[in-house]
Amino acid sequence: MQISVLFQAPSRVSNPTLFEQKLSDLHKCTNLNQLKQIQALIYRANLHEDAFVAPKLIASFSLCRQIALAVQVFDQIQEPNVQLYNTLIRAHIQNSQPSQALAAFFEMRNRGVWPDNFTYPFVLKACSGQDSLRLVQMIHTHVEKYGFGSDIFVPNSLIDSYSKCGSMGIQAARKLFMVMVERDLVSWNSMVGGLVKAGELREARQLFDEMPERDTVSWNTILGGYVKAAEMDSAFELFQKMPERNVVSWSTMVSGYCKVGDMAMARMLFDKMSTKNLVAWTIIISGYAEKGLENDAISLYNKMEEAGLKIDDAPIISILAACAESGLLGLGNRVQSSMERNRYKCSTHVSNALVDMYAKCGRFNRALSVFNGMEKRDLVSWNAIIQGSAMHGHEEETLQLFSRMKQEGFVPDKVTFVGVLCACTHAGFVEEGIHYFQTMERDYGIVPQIEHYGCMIDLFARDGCLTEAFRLVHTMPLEPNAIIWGSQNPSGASSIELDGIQKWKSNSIGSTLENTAEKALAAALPSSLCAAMNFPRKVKKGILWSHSGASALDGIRMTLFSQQRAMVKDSPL
DNA sequence: CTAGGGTTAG
Repeated sequence: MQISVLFQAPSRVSNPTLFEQKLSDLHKCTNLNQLKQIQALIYRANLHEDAFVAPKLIASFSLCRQIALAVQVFDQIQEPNVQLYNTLIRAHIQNSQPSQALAAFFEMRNRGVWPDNFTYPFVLKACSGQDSLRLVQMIHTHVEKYGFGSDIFVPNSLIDSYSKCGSMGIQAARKLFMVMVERDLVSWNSMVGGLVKAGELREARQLFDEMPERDTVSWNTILGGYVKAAEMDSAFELFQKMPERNVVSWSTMVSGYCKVGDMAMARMLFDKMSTKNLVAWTIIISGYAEKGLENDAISLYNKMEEAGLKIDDAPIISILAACAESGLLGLGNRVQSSMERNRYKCSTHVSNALVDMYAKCGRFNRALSVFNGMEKRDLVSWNAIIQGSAMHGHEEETLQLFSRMKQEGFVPDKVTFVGVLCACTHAGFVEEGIHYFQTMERDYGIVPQIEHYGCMIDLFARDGCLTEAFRLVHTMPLEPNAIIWGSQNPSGASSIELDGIQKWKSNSIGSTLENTAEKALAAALPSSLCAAMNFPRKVKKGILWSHSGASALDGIRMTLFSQQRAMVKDSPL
């Protein structure tokens, strides 16, 4: 940026030609203050509707994560053209607002502005979430109708987007790939990537072998397939055969060994990496954290800081998530204190991760204070604190938080209801539980999932209403899982399991599972406290727990985490 | 004369 010239000689600003020259790098400006100053000059020079200046201004606001300002610039323009809409759509995607991006696309169509071949790759990127297959199909139809399929970027994007739409999508992607007249490296890579994502590893490998040429992306994609399937021997073989390896190749291998629990191998490869980026560090640290190896994780975290890499949200969030999963309060504290030391500004996402981490590590009060200190909260924040509160046995508080959340205009989702139902189950609020369970579908259109049924069944079972519990098990439109059968009542504690297992055997509901009884009992945590709550995995695995009050929670966790093994309490057998 | 696009690892 050579904007300084502009400020030193403000008189020249009136010269639009020079001004444009100075603005040629505007879209790369990432300094918000500077950007705002330039914006003022642009408006003064009346250039804000200039076809070359406006998109740059939008792009730079988008880069500075100021989507609202980007939209503001856009709204000032009387008759936006295709290019400007493309820029706006891309801005929404960059700021992770895919639905806004789609909205901009539809608005554009309504205002009679025709999309071009640049529009589709952007819009396709915005197609994710529910019903995405239909969206992608719709866009595919557009593309065919208006003949943009001749630009290789468009079908390539379609293949990628279709690949993200599940089993039906991969069918469509295959079909498109087959009929494409011209295929480039990216088409092949996207198709292989799609097959890998769909779990069609053999087919992916076959396609990989058929490729006319391969680049590092191709190799990394198929390597990722083996890693995903935990086939580390094949992955290693491939890794050795690769003509060129980059950070991604190494990181993929490291994450694979972390996944299968071979930390020695993971560490060896990590140490051999010549250039380690943030992703690489995050993978190995999270790997140690997920294994519960807190000291290794912390010492690597320190080394990462010493390496002087500039940290951002994504690694913090994934490390905190690993802490939450394994109950590593020490590492969680370490991450937070380093953020404080570096005056790192916590985004909503990072704060959410902190709330979740503290709650799952048994520090509900700290979770609450992070939550209360947040500038902006989203649905995830509320869900995290509601779950945390329910998990710690603060039933009344959970329900209060729930109504506060609604008062503040948030619409609960299925996760929220898991938390709310759990609180009811734990407190023995049968009437309230039934009420919320009904509300969920009737008022919010949320179809109950296995976790919700789990809460209700547990609610009935704990209240001694075994008939009611069983009725629900048999009438619910879902297959009962081990956790459902593990629901307990406080008095007999074992009646439902034993009965359930007998039923299970006689009905062969669980015929796909071996050692049904053991599995059911091994997972026999009250669903209210575990299944739905994303309890740390270690707790999930082995603990048998009767009707313990929440006060027992910390004690049990401490035992669990210190001994690194499951604790058996009040086992029904 | 000037902008803007796709694939892989967290």
